[in-house]
Amino acid sequence: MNKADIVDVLEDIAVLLELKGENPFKIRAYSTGARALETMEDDLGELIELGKLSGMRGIGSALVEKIETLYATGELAYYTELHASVAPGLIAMLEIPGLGGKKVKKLHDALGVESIDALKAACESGEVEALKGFGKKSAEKILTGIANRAAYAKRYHWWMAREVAEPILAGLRALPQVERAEVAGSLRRLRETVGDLDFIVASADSQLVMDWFVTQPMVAEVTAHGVTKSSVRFEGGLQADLRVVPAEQFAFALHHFTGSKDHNVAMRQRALARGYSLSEWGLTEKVGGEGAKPVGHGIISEKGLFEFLGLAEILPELREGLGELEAAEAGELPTLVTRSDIRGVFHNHTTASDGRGTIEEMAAAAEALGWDYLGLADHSKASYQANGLDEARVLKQVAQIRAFNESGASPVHVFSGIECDILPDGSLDLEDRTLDALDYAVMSVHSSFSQSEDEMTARVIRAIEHPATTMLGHPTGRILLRREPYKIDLQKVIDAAIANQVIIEINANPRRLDMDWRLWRRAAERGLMCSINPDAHSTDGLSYFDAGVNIARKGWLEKEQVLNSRDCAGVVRWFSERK
DNA sequence: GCCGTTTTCGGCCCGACTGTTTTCAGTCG
Repeated sequence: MNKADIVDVLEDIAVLLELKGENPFKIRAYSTGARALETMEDDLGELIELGKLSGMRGIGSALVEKIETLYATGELAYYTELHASVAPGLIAMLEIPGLGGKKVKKLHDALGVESIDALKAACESGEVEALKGFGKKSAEKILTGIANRAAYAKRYHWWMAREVAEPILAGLRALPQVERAEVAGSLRRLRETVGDLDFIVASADSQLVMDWFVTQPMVAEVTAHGVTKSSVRFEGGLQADLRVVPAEQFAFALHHFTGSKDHNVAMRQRALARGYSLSEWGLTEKVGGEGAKPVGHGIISEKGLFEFLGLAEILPELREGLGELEAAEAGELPTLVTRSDIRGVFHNHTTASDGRGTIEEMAAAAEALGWDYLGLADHSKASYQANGLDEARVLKQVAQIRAFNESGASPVHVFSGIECDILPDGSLDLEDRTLDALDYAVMSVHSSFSQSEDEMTARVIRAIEHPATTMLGHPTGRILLRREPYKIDLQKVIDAAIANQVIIEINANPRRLDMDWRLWRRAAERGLMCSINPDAHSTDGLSYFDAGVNIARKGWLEKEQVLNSRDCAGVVRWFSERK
């Protein structure tokens, strides 16, 4: 069994233990162990062979044994028995807001409820509200939760969530009673998808701010309306919380609600080790237990908080609990690539295939963005549905682009590229001599998604090894919230890309964001070059590069590791050295 | 189940909110 599957088993065990009413710290130990395993960068097989698994923080002797058994045999008696002892319907019940392990266990033990349908019936018959610890409101809340289960579980693309958040944030900042306002949470951490919005406001008049918030026109439902916290659901289903705090607590609240959870745990542990208790309210000195007072230490910014704990400022996008505190302590945080570093983009489509802008229109849009160059990469002929270009049309476009550049009509230099299909056997969709006429080529998989992992990996590596290949496009084919990645061994693909000096793109389309940010830090350290590619199908689509920059930053990438932060001459040099 | 410069037991991040109680457990982030 591979690492990812073992992580799933450990997480599963934690959920099952929760439903059994186990010791919460034991449950956390399994979650922590799963997390440690997931973020481990070494090869699991090697680690086991060298007996080094037990040295990892969060993995003790019991977990070492279980992980080794799973790795070797793919089975674990403890897990099998645990799984058999819990009705599968109970796991689904945990998704209902307000129900945790203990309440689900109680519903099961007292009423014999084993499924969502049975739970619904028990609520309607009055059995649930008669139960000690439950009441009329609990039963109603459960019924609402069941009815809205799909909507509540939904996540949203970062891009879309930002479009909802921005006018609210601007409105909050415009209120004269508001001193400071920010969006926290996963939106601020630039995650690829967002579950809900968290607004944090500093104001002395919280009631007024709350009243403004819950009466906004796009609010469809108010689920809580208190003095320090209110919650609403917008039209379209996105949920948002607003918290209002006094100005002196703002930095602490902003940090806390930005998260991530793992980052906060690490920060609190660090504070504890230094004699302080950290919360969203501030720092408390931990002396003698009694009479502890919150202390601000004059901290009015997150930067001040980090510095107080002996750390360089950790930007929100790095706060994922993946070693950022260690890097901040050692002064080894990266200088992240910024949107203003970007000098141009590759992988964009025109009216020649399935884009909506002409060469001239796309170049003008690039100029408006202040770029020096623009790469055009229309589809190749195998992408018939996208009006892909055959050999003759490719050569015709090369001539058009050359004429455009020579006309001097635009300060933007246009590079001739192609998004060439990687055929099912790993061969390319265009003849070598056609590819040779281009400045660069992005190779992408657009068909036969259901190949086995071995086939797909070999297919993509064969394409990477072709001398005409400059970049690999959207390496997993995933569509966020809709289509799973195809099966592929990305570590092998990354190895091949490094060995062949092939770039892997961050496809910046907000629905793709592929290759995933979690893989970039290690890959780039090992020498992989990135290109942030908007995959624009219109002039507006060029703006997606912003989302790609976000992902690059989450992947700890610096300017030097991103091809399109180079100037035109630097790009030409890269292309020619590759040839 | 994990962990240790308070070390092999007894802690484990912390606080608000909700609904249920009448002092608190459970859930949530």
